[in-house]
Amino acid sequence: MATIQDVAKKAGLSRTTVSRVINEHPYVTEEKKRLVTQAMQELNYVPNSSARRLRRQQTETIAVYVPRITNPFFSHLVEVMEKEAAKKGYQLILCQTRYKKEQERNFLELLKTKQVDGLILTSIENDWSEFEPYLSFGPIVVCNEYSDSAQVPSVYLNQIEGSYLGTKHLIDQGYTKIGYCTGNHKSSRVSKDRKIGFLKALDDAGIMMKEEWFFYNAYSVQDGFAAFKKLSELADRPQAVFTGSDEVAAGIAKAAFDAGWRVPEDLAIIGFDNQPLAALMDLTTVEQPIDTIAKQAMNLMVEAIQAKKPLRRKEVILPFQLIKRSST
Amino acid sequence: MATIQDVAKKAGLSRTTVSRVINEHPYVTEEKKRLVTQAMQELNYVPNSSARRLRRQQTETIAVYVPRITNPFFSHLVEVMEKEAAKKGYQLILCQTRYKKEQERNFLELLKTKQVDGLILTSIENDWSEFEPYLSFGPIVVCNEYSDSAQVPSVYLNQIEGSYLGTKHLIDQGYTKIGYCTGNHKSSRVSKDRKIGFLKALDDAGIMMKEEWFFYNAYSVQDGFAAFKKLSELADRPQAVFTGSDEVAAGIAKAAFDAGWRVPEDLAIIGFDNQPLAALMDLTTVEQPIDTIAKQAMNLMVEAIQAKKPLRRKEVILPFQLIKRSST
DNA sequence: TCTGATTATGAAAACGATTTCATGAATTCG
DNA sequence: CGAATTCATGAAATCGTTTTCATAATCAGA
Repeated sequence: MATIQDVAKKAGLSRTTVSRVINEHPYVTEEKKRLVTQAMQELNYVPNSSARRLRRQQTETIAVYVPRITNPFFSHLVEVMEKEAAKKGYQLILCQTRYKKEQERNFLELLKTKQVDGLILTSIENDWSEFEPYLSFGPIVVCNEYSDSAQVPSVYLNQIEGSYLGTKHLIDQGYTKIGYCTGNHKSSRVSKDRKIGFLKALDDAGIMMKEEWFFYNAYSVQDGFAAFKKLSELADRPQAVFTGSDEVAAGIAKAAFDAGWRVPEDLAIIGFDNQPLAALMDLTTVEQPIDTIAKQAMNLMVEAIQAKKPLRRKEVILPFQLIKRSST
Repeated sequence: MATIQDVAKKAGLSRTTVSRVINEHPYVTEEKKRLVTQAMQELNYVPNSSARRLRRQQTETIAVYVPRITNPFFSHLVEVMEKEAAKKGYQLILCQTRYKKEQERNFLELLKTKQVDGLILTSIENDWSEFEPYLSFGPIVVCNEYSDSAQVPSVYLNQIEGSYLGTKHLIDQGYTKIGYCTGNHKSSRVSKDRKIGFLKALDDAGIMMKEEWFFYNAYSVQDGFAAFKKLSELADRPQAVFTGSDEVAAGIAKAAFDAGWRVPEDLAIIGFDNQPLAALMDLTTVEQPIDTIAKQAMNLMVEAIQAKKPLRRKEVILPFQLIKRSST
């Protein structure tokens, strides 16, 4: 492996000059520049990034936290982030927290040990106080999820509005008995706000909710199956159900179909996200502008890294959009 | 930021001893060990990984190539790989090639500049000769995709068998006019072998194929829609269609349903992968043991890194499984 | 022509760890 | 008891860059 020293020797110059050429610093004559370039080529030289990282004190790498990459919402988020990061010369390290507090904390070492320049969180399990001390090691940006106590840039949508929009739609369709089927992580502000928006829509319309119409811990298609089973066994059943993701909605729709129910006549269902899956299953859904929040979060991160000073909170208020299909 | 020097000073010892404690080397008395540990704690010290990388000449990071992380097949692969890597103390850098030759080549610099210890390829666009020269910089392991000229470990399934299995199933159901709808990348051995297996099954049964029953460049649900459109406009239409992924199969199924066709009576459809989507849409499909190949590939990679010598080719012959549902 | 800025280059320090080598103390062994 | 191991520690070299500092040469302006 050729080093900068080898190049210098071959070109008959000093390390310094070679370094200048590599980093495009001024004050190098065309003549020497040519010599260096040629030597680099002949030796097939390429700078060692560990050495560069050490000296420069930066890694050009960003860690992204997601619960699981197979969740389409998060893989979409990551796809856009990676694209955006690559454009700016940054790499992404993928951290799957699996909704586990400990996993989440473990990955924090990446920042502390200077393996990454910054952290983007798309989901939060731990209390913010766990993250706080790490801020001195590098910027943290929150995307999608949010926390009141987090004094960092957070790019997120007003989920109260989102769920209100979806629920209002159900109400407008004439349903008065509406179920609620979502993840509901205690630590998740998204969860909380979705519920607030849901209840607000009900309240505004003067509609009652029953405790047994809440179905929690639903993330996947499988969970949707299970939710339907519980729902179908109730004596007093909801006519419609609001869900936290298209996966869950799809699971419910499928289970309902298999049970011989008609959608939406026997049960109306609304999803969330507008994944390809929603189109496939003809699900009405609340669309989130994933591309936009992912891009903005990544841009804020790169900005924070390059400015070397933490940024402040930030709300991105983007419109949700209701995509009306045949499930409601 | 505290350095190892600071810890040494505080503990009244040398850097060497501190390093020994950190790396759990023998020949340190309990007494000093305690002193060091305490000093580290008090200073909130943690080793700088850039420095360590430089000295150790290894990064504990692995790059994984995928076309797009939103493709469920690949996100599943990556999920398992990340989990496995984390277990062994390695991180994953996500590289989305977007099926672009140039993107793929760009990411190769990661290996050359020592930003990662090794590369796992799950899809290959470029000719193997492009990768060959990089082997001197670190191990490369191929997973899922494969190439005859690649003299590296490749964990893959015999796709000829897989598509044969699926096609045979269609034939056994009595269909004699069978369409073929897949991605078909020129550079992809998977594509080629799938086609070989498909044709072999037809051949073994003495069944004819028509040129117009081939539909290529189909990867997504959307592509499935498009394929159905073309298919439905044919004068002589296939009775069944073999697809390269559950997404495509789902797209065709949905489009067929929307057009008022009955599945499988008017058109039988078989998917590939057995994603949750397949269960959802009641698609018969050929299951691939994704978890197993992902795990094996990652294990081979870690082995190669730690053994510091390249491994040889490797075929993993695992059984495909036919999951029979109502679409055939 | 002298002064001060600008241009061009290299020697050496710095980044923060790990590893090699040297050395002395303690222990084992014949 | 002397020799050979083993244990315990630290000084200094090393990994491969970038950056600072010093210096010489060239150029512009008075």
